[in-house]
Amino acid sequence: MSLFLSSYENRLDTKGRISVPAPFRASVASEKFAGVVLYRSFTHNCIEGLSMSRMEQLAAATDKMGVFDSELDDLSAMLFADARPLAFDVTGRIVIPADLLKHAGITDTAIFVGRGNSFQIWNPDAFRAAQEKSLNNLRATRPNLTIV
Amino acid sequence: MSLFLSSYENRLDTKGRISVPAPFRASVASEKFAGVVLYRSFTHNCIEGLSMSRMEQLAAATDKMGVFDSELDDLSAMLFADARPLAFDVTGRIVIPADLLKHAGITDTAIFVGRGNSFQIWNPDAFRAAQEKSLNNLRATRPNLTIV
DNA sequence: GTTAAAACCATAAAATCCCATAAAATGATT
DNA sequence: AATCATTTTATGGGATTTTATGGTTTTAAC
Repeated sequence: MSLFLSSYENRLDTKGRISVPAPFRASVASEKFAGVVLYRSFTHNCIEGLSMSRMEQLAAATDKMGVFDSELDDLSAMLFADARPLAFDVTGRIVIPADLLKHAGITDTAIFVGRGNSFQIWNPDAFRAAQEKSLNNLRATRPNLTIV
Repeated sequence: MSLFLSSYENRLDTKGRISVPAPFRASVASEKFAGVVLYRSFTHNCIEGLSMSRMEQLAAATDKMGVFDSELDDLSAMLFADARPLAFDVTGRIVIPADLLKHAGITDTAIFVGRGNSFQIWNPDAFRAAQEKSLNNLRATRPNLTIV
């Protein structure tokens, strides 16, 4: 599975359909399940997205963590219960369930944001505000921002 | 992956295409993804460039921080959201997205600057000015500069 | 039989492919 | 060192394909 990179702003049509950006579709193209898995972010007002294979990785990882970790158990229980597998239609669109849209405050436009091995879906304005905020955070705590 | 070395000044054509210098293409020639990843520099008015494998290294590093960790490094989040994977066409050109060009103040000419494991793309004049400036800085702070 | 969902068809804009060419670099032969 | 032939590179433009988006018809569920 290749990485989810960059950000793409797309529109929802009258039936609630939205195109998953072609590059994101490409990064799950080799998988069995032609679609993505979405769930409500626990930490932000946005939707989290994964490939199905990554979901399976998560299941394997929680298995290994042991049944005695109750906190983790809660978390993974939430995750799996909340997760929605959504298949692409022929043109690469999905219909995002209403409760997810509500959680992210999305009405007519959404932005798909790459996060490496996963992605997020935001209300565009909310996303830009959050970006601005975390950039300011970083500038405050890490004056010389260098990655590589 | 071999190093990005030296600097090359190339022109953008009417469609916004620009040739990635052949030596830079050569240094990613052995990789799966035939192209580069660009993003806006956090610190300068220029574009940063990486190979895809370097990007994957970064994703692997953030993975280790734990998938349930909501405080997934802000910095890598910003990077993944901004990163543009750009494939070479048959002749080794890419189209640099408009917002990146704007950030770097590039219109018709750009200079690719080797930085070892990464590279940068600048407006040629801006680059020369920045070079001049950092050289003066060095002279001021380290009068007896000796190189290796 | 009504409603919701899924499959199908259509299209304009944008991105990509394909072919062509001049300049530059390289290598071979004097 | 100099000439010529060959390859590579940077650049240009037209043709084709992909993508995002909209609408219509068919299927399925209640």
